[in-house]
Amino acid sequence: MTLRLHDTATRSVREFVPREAGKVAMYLCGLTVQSEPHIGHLRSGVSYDVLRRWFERDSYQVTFVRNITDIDDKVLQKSLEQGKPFWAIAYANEVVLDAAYRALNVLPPTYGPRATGHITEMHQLIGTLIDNGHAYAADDDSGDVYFDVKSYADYGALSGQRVDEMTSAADSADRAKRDPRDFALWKGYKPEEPIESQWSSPWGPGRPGWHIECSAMCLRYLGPEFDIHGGGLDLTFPHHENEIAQSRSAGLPFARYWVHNGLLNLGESKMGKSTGNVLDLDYITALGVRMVELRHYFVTVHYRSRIDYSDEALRESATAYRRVEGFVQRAVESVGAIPAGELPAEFTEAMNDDLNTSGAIAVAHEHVRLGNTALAKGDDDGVRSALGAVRAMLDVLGIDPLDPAWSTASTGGTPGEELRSIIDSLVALALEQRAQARTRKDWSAADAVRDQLNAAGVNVEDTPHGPRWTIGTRD
RNA sequence: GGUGGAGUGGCCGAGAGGCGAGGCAACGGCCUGCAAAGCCGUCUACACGGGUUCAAAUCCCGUCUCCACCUCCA
Repeated sequence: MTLRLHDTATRSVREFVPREAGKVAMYLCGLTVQSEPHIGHLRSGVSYDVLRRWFERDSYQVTFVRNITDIDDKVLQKSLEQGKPFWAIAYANEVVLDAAYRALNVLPPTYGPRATGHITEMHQLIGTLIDNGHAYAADDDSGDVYFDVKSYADYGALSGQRVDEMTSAADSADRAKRDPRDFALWKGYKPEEPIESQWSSPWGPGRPGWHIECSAMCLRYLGPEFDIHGGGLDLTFPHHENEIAQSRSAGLPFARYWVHNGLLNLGESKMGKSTGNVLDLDYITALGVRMVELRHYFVTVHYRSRIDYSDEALRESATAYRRVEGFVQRAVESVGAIPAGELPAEFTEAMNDDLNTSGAIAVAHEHVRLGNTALAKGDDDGVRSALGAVRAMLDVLGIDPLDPAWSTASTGGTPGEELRSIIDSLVALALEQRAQARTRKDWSAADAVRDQLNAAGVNVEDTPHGPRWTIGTRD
């Protein structure tokens, strides 16, 4: 496979060459769990899940680390507001996040470390940085330790920022900084902060600054150098810039490729915790859109493009997915659940072109059309090969309708097997009545049965092999 | 002020010098008792103004509008 990936560091799409043949080590900046996840966060999770699945499809051994930052200013603020320890806030949000990832069929990471479990590793890193002159302890009594931005010549290279042109940081309250752009590696404990949010350190009690936790966890789980570091576009600066600065300054080669996903906008601006314009999974469910359809919506757009979210676009995307799903269901009814087969070359080409999932889905649609034609002609071999190809393609994207991940109630899937067989016998009764009415050409009686089933949410359609029913929308 | 990106048919959304991506919606046809589903067909688009070229949605110059980042953010 010759995957070509966009690398933010070079601002170009370039061939992916793993550090070690057959293996991929990737790190994704997960969330700072200050609040529950919104669909923008989840879009990011899905994007990297597709990348990971693509590697795995190509037999790479993937080590995928997705961290949780469970302490930061906002978590502490909520801790004070709610009178709960920071870990209560962080963990509650993490539980919701995990459930959301599962609902969207995002595979669990190899490791999902939390920042506060790596204080020792952070101390070691900070110690190294102080020793080699890239960091300094504040000379007031704050207990802060700062990274010296000027000591790292390539600062700004990732994000294209020129240090001199940057607007000065607003947090100039940190008087002890030698330069306003220096950032905190360690924040000394302040009396107004929750008592439990402090760890002892060589520089006094305190807590980690943002950024340092990711460098520490990358090193711990992936080593000094690894293949891919990912995250949302909005993390490019300062978060990833700072990670590079502190890691390289500590003598670590760090990430070889930087992958950033586009953001999800709602209205005129990005969905964000701070602006409050957020939509969560409950909102999507209330719209009547299933999780697999949401995931399909995410995946139809290239991962680096912005998604301007709208209910209407989501619904249209869901309709498109149902067409694909309808083929898979009808194909299974006629030839059985053929497992995922070979991927069409055009699909592979699209995916290798910086994960062009839009192009890849277009290929899937073409095979669905071929499969539908085969179905109409009773060409079972044609149906089998189309089904195998379609399932293989959908599986890479994580939206195979037959994936057991979608069959649980929490993902908004169809009812479980047991319930389904009960409904089936009930519907069969009604369908028998309809068949009799049709035999005596009593069309109004036949249509009444169909209408009543439809009102109950069961859609009936006639096929050459007799009627079939699906649970669908009430017209 | 600095940095990166975007503007594609009624809608969503790929593509990135020459063959009409794909989907949704709409309309016509086939099929059907009628539907539904499916299949076939129709709808020839690239913000605006210049330029380069045999050929521009794609390259160059200019203009307009929008988004993100430079401060917490996936």
